[in-house]
Amino acid sequence: MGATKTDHFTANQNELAVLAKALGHPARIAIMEYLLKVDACICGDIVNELPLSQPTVSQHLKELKNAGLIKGSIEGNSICYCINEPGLEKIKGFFEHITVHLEKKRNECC
Amino acid sequence: MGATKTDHFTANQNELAVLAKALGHPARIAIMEYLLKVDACICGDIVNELPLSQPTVSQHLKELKNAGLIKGSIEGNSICYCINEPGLEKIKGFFEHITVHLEKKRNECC
DNA sequence: TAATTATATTGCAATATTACGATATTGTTT
DNA sequence: AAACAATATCGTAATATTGCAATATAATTA
Repeated sequence: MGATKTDHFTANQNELAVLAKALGHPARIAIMEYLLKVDACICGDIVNELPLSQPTVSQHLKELKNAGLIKGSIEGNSICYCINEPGLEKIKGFFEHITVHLEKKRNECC
Repeated sequence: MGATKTDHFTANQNELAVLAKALGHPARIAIMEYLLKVDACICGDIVNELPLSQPTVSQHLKELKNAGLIKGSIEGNSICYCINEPGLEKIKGFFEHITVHLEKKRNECC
């Protein structure tokens, strides 16, 4: 054992988990915040913004990209990363869904 | 190496990462969805809803509780779990923050 | 084309997560 | 009190993640 039993859950549950997991590291939260702070998408200098080595940052970027939270396009010598909205919408929808349900049920509970 | 370098990030970034990480497993997404689906908070039977053993479910519940996403109160023989709104608000706020920023910048980017 | 710059990949050690059987704990019933 | 029910904890094996030095790749400039 040790591996997540993804085949026992729905595709939607697995998708949401992948998105949430990708954000489950402070460096990756920091990357998202940085991409948001600078004007539009930015090429390079993410490494300089983080207290981690270049290979480590590259790995975190790859994970965010695999999860569908950012996208990167080659821009000459460097790569232009920016937030990928569809991925973001998906996970945002989950929280909105929860909030709507909770509002309906307010005060029925502990 | 191998441990996350939490001390190099802000408290806010670490908090958000902890919340997201807690949701980064399909079983824990399923637990949240189940708590939402049933009327208010429910005692017991979460184990029967999931394709995992009782100790494993108990462990996932503990992680959600530690992250502040659910709370549990002893209700006689069993335990009554329900969603903890403050934890949820925190992470929901992060996505709203991102969305607002993105709307301002629409079309400036790739 | 050689040096430079930007980013990715490989390989590996340290640590964390996932899952569950066995067992403990705690409240309830008989 | 003994048996039962619900949940938690312990111990441990399998697997995944984190981080970085070293190295590779690819575009740019001198």
